[in-house]
Amino acid sequence: MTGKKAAETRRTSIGAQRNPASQDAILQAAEEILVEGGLGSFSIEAVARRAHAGKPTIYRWWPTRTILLLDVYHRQKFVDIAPDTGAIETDIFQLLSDLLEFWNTGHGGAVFRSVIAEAQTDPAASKALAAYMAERYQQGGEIFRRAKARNEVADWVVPELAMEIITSFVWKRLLTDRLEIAPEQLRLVVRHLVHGLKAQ
Amino acid sequence: MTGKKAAETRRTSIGAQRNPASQDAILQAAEEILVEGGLGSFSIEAVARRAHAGKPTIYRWWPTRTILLLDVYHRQKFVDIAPDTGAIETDIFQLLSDLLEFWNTGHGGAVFRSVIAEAQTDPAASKALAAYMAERYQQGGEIFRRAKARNEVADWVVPELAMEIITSFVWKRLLTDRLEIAPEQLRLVVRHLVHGLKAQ
DNA sequence: ATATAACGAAACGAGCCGTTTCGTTCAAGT
DNA sequence: ACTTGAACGAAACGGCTCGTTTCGTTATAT
Repeated sequence: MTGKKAAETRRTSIGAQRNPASQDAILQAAEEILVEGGLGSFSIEAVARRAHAGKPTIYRWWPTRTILLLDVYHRQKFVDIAPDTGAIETDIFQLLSDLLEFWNTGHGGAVFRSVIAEAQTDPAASKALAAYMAERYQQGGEIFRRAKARNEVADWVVPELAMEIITSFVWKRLLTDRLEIAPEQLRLVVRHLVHGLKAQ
Repeated sequence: MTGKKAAETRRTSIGAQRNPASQDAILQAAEEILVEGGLGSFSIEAVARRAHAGKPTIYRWWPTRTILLLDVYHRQKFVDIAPDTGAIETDIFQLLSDLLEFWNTGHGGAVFRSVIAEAQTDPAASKALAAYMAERYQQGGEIFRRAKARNEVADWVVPELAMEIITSFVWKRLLTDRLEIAPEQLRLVVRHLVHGLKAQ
């Protein structure tokens, strides 16, 4: 009868300090809810239930739903934003391919979609997303800085802007649920981006 | 005293038929709420209050919040997706410029952002958005079909895919709240897209 | 040894959800 | 001319989630 309770080993306070076990359980439950049910199912209440945590515990450390969402997001492993294959076209192919795979196979896609959606409603999420993207463009621009040093790309190319352009396409695919792109198809996309649309 | 009521001219039934005045008031209130408060403030309850309409009236004609949102969206005036200036580069500049202005100055931006955000949660919105985008790519692809006839763009360019690529950039700007792009800056973006990133 | 803070559970009032009931207005059918 | 029936706005419903408060318990920090 009471053995059930013992097996479930209820978490409790470990004194006047934060309990890492609760923290982990909450973040993991939050991620699972996002992956399984999307942002629509994501609420403090739902996370508390799933994590067997008290709502006050969550509100103490994550004052808003958005902050909890962003914490889940920042705990993810991210792909290498600036692969170095030696050629600009294969660099871009590698980057987009890695992004698509990360979003498609892991939990990254569902979480990132949710962050973008949240940013359409919550200014705090919008601000955090903007800061994160600026940093990523800066890092990823390295691809183009290297290529310019090799005289492989035109000198008027702005690394950060080029980065934004090439990632825009996969963003749109993420948001419209069309992440599954065959390698030949992706190569064609990269060809459009690298060689431009105009006849030579 | 009672003159106040008379001035507010309460709407009522016009018999066993839909009341266009109520329909208009509801759709207008819905749009205003989206523009002023975003998707977070958008609820049937809020729309009913603002439109001085009964909730059953709304639920009768728009069974879900998503359907009402999509109706607001479809009532918008849309920009010409396939301008014909005679050259591919100016066509694209015109198109992106029109889109940015439409989103930035009117109500279109707030409404479209909301549709995209809703699509991250509601499959019905996702489906509707996908269908709409496919249609727009088809229409807008005309830019590239014309340019190919002029031998202005490479023959391996896929009109619908090229359309998706060039609109992806402004999508991302819309979703990250950076719609204000100076003409020179936009011209630079178009240059990246049209001439590609690689040195000739 | 005492004060302090975190923990999970439970319950709170407030507000929104989608539905139902009500009295009304008026077109459509007889 | 009369009846039927549908649409209208208002109000109230039960059910749910929200963010907060209260409670008894646990264990660190002083």
